[in-house]
Amino acid sequence: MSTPPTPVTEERLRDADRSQNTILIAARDEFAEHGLGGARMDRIAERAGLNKRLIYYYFEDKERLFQAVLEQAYRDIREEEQQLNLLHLKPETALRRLVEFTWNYYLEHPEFLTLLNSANLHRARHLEQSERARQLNSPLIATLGEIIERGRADGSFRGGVDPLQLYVSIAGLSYFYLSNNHTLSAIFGRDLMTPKARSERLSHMCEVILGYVLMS
Amino acid sequence: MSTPPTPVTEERLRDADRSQNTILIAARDEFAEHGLGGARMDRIAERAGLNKRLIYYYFEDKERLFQAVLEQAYRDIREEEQQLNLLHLKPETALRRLVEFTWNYYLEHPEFLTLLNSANLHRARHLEQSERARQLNSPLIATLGEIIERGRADGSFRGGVDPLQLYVSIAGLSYFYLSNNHTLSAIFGRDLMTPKARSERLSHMCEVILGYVLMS
Amino acid sequence: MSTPPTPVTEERLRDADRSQNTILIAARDEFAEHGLGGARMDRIAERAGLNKRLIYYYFEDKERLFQAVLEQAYRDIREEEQQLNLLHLKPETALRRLVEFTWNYYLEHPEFLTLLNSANLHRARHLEQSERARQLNSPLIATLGEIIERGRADGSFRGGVDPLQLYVSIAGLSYFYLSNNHTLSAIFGRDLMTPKARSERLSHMCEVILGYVLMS
Amino acid sequence: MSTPPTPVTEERLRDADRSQNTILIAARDEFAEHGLGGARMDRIAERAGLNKRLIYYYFEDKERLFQAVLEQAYRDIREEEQQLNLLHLKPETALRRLVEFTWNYYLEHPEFLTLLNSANLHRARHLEQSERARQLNSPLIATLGEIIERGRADGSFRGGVDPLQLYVSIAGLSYFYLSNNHTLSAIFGRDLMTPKARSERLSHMCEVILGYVLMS
DNA sequence: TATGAATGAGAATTCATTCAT
DNA sequence: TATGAATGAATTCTCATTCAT
Repeated sequence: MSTPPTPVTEERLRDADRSQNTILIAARDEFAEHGLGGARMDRIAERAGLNKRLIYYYFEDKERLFQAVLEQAYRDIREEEQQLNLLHLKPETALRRLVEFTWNYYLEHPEFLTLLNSANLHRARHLEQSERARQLNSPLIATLGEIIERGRADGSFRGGVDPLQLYVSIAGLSYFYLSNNHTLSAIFGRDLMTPKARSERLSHMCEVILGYVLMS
Repeated sequence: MSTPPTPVTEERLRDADRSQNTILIAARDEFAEHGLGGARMDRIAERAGLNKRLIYYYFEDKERLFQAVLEQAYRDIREEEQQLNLLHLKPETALRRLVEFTWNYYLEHPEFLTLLNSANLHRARHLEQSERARQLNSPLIATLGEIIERGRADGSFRGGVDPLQLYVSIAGLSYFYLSNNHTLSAIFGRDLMTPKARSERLSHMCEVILGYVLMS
Repeated sequence: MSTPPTPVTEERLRDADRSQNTILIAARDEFAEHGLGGARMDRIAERAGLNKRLIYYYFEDKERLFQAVLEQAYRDIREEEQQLNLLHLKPETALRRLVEFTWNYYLEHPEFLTLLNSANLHRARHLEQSERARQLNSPLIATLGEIIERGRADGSFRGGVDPLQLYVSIAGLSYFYLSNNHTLSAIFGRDLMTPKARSERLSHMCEVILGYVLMS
Repeated sequence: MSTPPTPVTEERLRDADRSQNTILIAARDEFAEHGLGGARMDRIAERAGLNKRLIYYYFEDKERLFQAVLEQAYRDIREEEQQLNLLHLKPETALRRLVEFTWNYYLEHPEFLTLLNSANLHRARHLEQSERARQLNSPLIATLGEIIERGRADGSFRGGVDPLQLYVSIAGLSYFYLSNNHTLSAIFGRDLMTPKARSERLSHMCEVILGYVLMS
């Protein structure tokens, strides 16, 4: 049964979806590598192996393409955050795992950092125009609030810790090191991306965050 | 008294220097606002109130102009760092002042952040090509080492604190908040730049840093 | 009879080919008139009645456009050389006809001379980069060899005549007169391009060449 | 005695002359290398080791500079031609020597060839504007006439030889080979400038010219 | 859905030339 | 005589975008 009645159309839709996705990935890489201003529609088409005209067909123009890429990047990280399951862990362990997750995600998704930089260079107008912006909010803030609360309750954490501030700090400690890796390396004359350097950074960040929240 | 013989030359030299400086400032603003890829030589000339050709006369091309701007930005921050005089302060106070200084400098020089982002987008090739790159190294690392050492000695600080890691963390806590201010604000639906928000951030950062280094 | 399914594509291909050809001709004229350095891409587009961008679309840049023009110029003269059919003629007649052909071709294709001059000014790098350079070799050298051989055999020609040297000499006699026509005219104060002067030159050249090869 | 009364001025004049000459040589090399359209005033100044403004001071503009260079080039070759002293030689020897001289001069002064090509590309307007154009006429035409006449008289040369045609032919045989050396070499896949190739060419040219004029 | 051809507005860079001293 | 600073008008080349099919 069920030979679908409009196979051609379905085929096409699948193709369409696939094409859109291919473009999105190609665009993400191009934007990440060159920034919004430096990205080239030609190169995106080439990377995607598709005709340039098709990009306009699906995404209207460069700006909206960037917006789509940005939203997708947020959707991707949120999806991984969902997997974290911090709530059943001991507060200290949960925090430590969050620091590790953030670090590893940035490390494995360097494009995320440059995309955010581009978005901020343009004052995040690509997000403001997105009605879905608020949906991109991290559920981690709430989770973090609960972790802090539990730590507070069991006497291990200090009081007065703002989840948003803590979230921003955790992100910032990884972000700056990785995003500014090139200038830092050039100026310090020292490769910050060796396995040893990376592991030292991770330890340091955990100590900073836990040193801050832990009592005594 | 005849017309003095040298002023002619001096005038000229001053003019050349002044022109170069004017261009440098105009370029810094343009690059900061639009990134390297988005910056326009035309606009830089216009901002500087000078002929576009003159930019090429002094700086060869866009790339080298960016390099010059970047080096100047580092020289500027290093100069302000020199004024800090942290060594005569109590270790804890010195650290707190460094956090404040970093925060304020980034706040007052938002162009510094975007310039660094641009430089990193291009993998800092503008610094690597600069023979002076190493000279742009912050003297704060050494200072920080001494502060940590003194804190350790007087029993107020914990041991095993790496000055470079600490420096990067202090910078990162401010940097991320300010550089990503737009995306963060859009996503949290909340203005992070109100006086209140800013003061809260500064307090939080001091607590994080001191919470980490202070004993007990 | 429905609209045939392929013409669309054919139309398109024809258009592309036609555009490329139109550009090539316009470029040839512009390069011939102003040299490589003096040619203007704008004027080429104007001459072709096509968008300037299209030139870059098809030919990459000015250098490669010049290379394409040069190759086409060689292809054109070679094609006419094919029509010559010298082999069935008496050796003396064949040589005379070759001198006439060379003279007339240069006369009717003055652009060929200036294109070659431009190519040589740039040390023929446009040919060296062309893999097809060797294919542009004149088949006349071989033909000339056979003519000389036949003349030798029937006792009318002297021995020891190198086909390549002879070819170069035949070309040189016409080339110099026509290519340097303007300076020669200015210096001798005499118009070298009147019908009478032209016919005298042609006679002279035939006499020189035949005086050289003919026995007795 | 006789310390000149205005030494400063004389000094200056000598300097002025020297500067003008330096510029002329630098310009000649630049024009020869890049053609009129491709030559750069900047590079000429650099080659001359003098300020660009000075070129304008002495030569008004690029066009007039080219004109000056061209006239100088003619003056140079005419001067060498003067040294030839062909009139006391046997007609055949005189002719042979003229072919050799032409060949060697072009060989040693490749810039002369490209300068002429540039001049002709621009339809010799730089000569027409020169009132001295006629003075650049080669005295060799007259000399050649006398040689031919003497050859005719002693029965060694054929009759009806036009000195101008012969002069042009002698020049053309060398000129084409040397000026088009690069394209010829590329197309024949063979280096035409080896000592052997050069000596063969010279022999060939002598044979052509003498084969033409000599009786029987 | 997909594509090759075509374009106008602009962008970096170049160039001959002039200014001011 | 000599020069460094400055400029306006090109000039090559680029780019996002649209046409036509």
